[in-house]
Amino acid sequence: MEDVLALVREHGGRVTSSRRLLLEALFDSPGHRTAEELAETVQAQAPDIALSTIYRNLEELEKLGVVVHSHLGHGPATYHLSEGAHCHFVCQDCGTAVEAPDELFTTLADAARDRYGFEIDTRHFAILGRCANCRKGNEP
Amino acid sequence: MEDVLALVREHGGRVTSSRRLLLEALFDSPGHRTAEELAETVQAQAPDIALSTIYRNLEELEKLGVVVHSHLGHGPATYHLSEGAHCHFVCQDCGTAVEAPDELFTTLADAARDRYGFEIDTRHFAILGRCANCRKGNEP
DNA sequence: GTGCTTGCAAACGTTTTGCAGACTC
DNA sequence: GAGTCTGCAAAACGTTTGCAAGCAC
Repeated sequence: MEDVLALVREHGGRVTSSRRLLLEALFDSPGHRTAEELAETVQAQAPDIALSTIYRNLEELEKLGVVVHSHLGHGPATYHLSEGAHCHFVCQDCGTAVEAPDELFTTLADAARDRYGFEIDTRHFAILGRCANCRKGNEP
Repeated sequence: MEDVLALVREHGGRVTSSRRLLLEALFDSPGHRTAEELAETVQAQAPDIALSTIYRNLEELEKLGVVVHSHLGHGPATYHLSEGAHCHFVCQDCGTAVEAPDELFTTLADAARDRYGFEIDTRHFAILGRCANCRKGNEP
């Protein structure tokens, strides 16, 4: 957290209260949070911080490699610290996201690299499908 | 093409010129086309057809199973006939889409099903990454 | 004539941007 | 004081919707 602020300063950025509060929000609940959710958390302490500031700061933190965003299907992107990045299976029916360990993708990653020279990045976009529950015909 | 129009009629739909032209556009160039591109093609012959009509007709054709749409990263969704559905590798840097044969995903699909009961659908959302060219450091 | 379909315009949700003022260093 | 950062409002983007008129059947 302080390391990140130091990194910001190193890159010519200023340490402002909105940046500090945003980082707190990210460190405090390391799940998948949309920009709007993060804004709410931040605004609980400083109601004047605008959503556009959140977006601008998230963008900057992403440039510094501290934060990544993923697209879990339709709807808003979710942001989280880059340390805990992982791939997701997201159910098209109920929206539930399951975290998928990287080793599941080694065969696919190898095949894509060998046959197409393509290095897959399964973290940025989720893999969609249907979860066990919804496949049984349950209500989403 | 006439089969599809018959199918539309079977489901209580009417055969209109916008539907006919949209289907022509889809059959003529079977690539990945955004709603806007399809609208342009249609509007070349009938300039009054609105974009919203294209969206409504694509939705209806999707309900009938004739058309599917995929999300190839950021930007607009792309539509194509469902016959030729396949998964895509899309380069995050240059946007190039490579069609990936389904067999590449059998290992992953089996693992997801066995371990999570999750049935993956690799066609609706592309898998992102970096293509051979961009990995070499070439200009996107 | 019934009722599906259309064009238009306006709304939607998410994200980006332009600007003048406020802040960090 | 230089240069970054901010709030606000407005725009951008792809897509959806409400409505009255128009068309297929």
